[in-house]
Amino acid sequence: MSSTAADSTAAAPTRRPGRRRDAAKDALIVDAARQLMVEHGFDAVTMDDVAERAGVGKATVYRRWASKVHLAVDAMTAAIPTLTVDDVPDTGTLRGDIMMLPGLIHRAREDAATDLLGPARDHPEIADQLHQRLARDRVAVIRGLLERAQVRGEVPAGRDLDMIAAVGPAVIFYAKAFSGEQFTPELLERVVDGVVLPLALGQPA
Amino acid sequence: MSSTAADSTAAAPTRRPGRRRDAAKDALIVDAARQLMVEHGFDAVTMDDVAERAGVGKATVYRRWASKVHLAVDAMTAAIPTLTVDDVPDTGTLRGDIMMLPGLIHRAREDAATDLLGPARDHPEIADQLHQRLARDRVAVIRGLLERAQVRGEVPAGRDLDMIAAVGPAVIFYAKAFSGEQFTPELLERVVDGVVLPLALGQPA
Amino acid sequence: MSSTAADSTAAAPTRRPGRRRDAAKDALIVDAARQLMVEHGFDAVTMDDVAERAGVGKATVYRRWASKVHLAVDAMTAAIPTLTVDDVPDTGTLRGDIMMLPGLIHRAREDAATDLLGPARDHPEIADQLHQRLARDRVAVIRGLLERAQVRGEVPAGRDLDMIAAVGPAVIFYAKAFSGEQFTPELLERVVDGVVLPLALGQPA
Amino acid sequence: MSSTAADSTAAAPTRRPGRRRDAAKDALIVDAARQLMVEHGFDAVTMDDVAERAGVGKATVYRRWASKVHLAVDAMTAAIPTLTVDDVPDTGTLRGDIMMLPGLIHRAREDAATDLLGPARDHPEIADQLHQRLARDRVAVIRGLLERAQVRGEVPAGRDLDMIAAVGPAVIFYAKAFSGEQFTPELLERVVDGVVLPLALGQPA
DNA sequence: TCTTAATCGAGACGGTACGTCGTGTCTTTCC
DNA sequence: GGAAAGACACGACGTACCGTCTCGATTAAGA
Repeated sequence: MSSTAADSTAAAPTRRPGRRRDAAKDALIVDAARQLMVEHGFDAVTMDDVAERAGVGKATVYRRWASKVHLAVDAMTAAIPTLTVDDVPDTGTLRGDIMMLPGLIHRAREDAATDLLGPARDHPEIADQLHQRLARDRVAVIRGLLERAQVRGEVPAGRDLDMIAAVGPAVIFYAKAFSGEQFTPELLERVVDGVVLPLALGQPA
Repeated sequence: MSSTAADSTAAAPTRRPGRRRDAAKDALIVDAARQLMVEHGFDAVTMDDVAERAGVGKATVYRRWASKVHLAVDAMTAAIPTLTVDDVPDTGTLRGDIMMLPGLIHRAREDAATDLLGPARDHPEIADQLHQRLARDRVAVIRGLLERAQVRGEVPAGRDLDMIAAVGPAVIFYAKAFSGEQFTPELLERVVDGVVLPLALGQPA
Repeated sequence: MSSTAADSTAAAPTRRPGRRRDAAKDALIVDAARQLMVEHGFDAVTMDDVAERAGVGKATVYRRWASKVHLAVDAMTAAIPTLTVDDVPDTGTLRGDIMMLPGLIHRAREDAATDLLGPARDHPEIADQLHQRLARDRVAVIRGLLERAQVRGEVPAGRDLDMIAAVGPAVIFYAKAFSGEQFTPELLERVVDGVVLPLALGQPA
Repeated sequence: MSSTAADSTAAAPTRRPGRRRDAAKDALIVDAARQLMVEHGFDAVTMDDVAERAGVGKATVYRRWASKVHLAVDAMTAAIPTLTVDDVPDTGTLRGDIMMLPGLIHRAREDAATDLLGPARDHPEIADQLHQRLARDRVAVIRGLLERAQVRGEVPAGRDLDMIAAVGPAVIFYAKAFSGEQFTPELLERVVDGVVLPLALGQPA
């Protein structure tokens, strides 16, 4: 669940003495952080806020996460069910498959995650976590759908599937981050029909 | 009434008395902020640092910018020469035109500007500034190039030029922000040849 | 009038050109400072406050007084009419004479002047002004009354008149400054009858 | 010891958890403040200076004292050993007893405390502390010596001991504050022999 | 009459202290 | 020894004030 929390599932043949770490607290803390950050943004949330909301001491938080950024990464991503191609029902067409995605993804969290881009810059290993969870997962699923469509014969061989899979999330993120546009079904349709499908299905240039 | 006496009642935009704000200080401060932030990142730079480097009192900074974020937005964007289509020499082909762009854009600043996405969230009017300067300018130029190519006959009528113009910056930004990829000529070629040109020049889906 | 304002009476046979200083502004500024400081205390009043209340630019203030403390000294003391023995009607008895004093002195300003003791410490020449105006004047008057009483035969020769004259003001100031007692006719009577008159009139120890 | 620091001696049968305030820090801070203020004066000392000298964070200072003035009051008075009559050896005569006092009192601090009279004005509860510690203690001791002398038969019954006890400190403070005189043995003698003893021992007026 | 120089109100300026607050660590008491 | 509570060192933030400087307008004196 957490990239930095001690792995409580590790086989510990010789358990050390002392009270065991309450695994339930992990969830409490992550939930508190997620709620607060989704609502107020990364900067406006303090570690004291998180600890208080979680009904937990600050030390307990820091015993599990090394910093606010570490926690935020987990908070923003942990609860996102790792979507895989198999989770997307086969509708028979690439377009149909792609249109299923928004319903499967909770987007509020991705917005909040934007706040992490800056702070995560000087923590490469954290940025990595963030990237993996937000972008790679998302792109990987679309890539899977493209492959499925290729098997089906919809998508010709020889296309740069990695690139095409990335275009959709990229444009939508860009529109949100820089142009302030909200995500809407119309935007999705415009991207899918104007960019993704032409690239995937259209004639070679 | 004298013919030479300045008519003080004339359209005088009623300048208030008092010492005028030294316009040169604006540049001094913005430059200091830009240099420091490009080098160390948003969080590592303090307002005292900026004031000291600019040779200016902190009050002077706060008289012109309401907060660190406000200043940073200007610092990261003000000095970016507003690129217009006319700045891009006409190479005769859309591909050639687009390939000119990286040389015309200074990218270090855009990286630093990423740090601002988070802090700017809770200041919509600031985010607006940021968006306008970073994204809209960039996209507008490409849109101009597309129109130029359309006039030239390269690009068929009826294409969603806005969308196509946005795809390039979007994919490149996404690659940098989420996948940690650096901008390289190869990435540019892959995007241009794999996405932008097919969409702009290719057959309708 | 002012200890630090430029001496306009200085013999200047060759006056330089230029606008003359508006003498009326001196009073305006001093009055503003006095009102504000009596009401709010030294620290709570800013030079901007004074300038604004006086309807004057800050530079005009600083052209006449070197600092806030300098101005405050004048403000607190300038308007105190320099009391002399001759202003005190001869009631025929030392006690009667002394009892006239409170009615002749405006005390609110002395309270406000207390605020100056601290700030004036590191400006000896200012402290000097303050001392002279507040204490010496006051004590000098009482000394005059003692001498008058000595002529009258009330006070025996050989008494330390300087010391006796100082005791009254000292005790009353001490009571106000350190014990927080307000000045009342009762306090005055207690000091006069319990301390000053015994020392002045009583038998030698 | 401290007017505003939490009273750690409060009977707390159920102490709350949490790190206790390090009582040693109180002394560290007060000592730092006292040294700096005695040396440089109230205005020239900053809270950062105090914190640094004390080896303490600024927040720790502000957790215990609400403002610079609050701290200064404690700093200037806390370390003054509360002198009582019992600390004054019985020399057999009132004069002898009184002459012991200067050696028992450290005066540098009282000078520095003068700086507080102004700033403390708009904080009545602070002024109260200051008054109590500086004046009342001092006067109380002298009053004790007077009573001791009364028992001894030196001082006749019916004298206003409160007033007589206050006269000495008052005159000496007045001389210092308003006339700029330094405290000297000569001044003391003049006050004792010219004012205090005549009032205490002399014939009724 | 024209030039020169000082004053004026307004307010920007450099410097600096204040008091607040956030992070991440450490300490105390209870379990 | 883990947990809640909260003190602690460090350091940035944004505000406020002091005393100086600059601006355009005004007002005298001298050429």
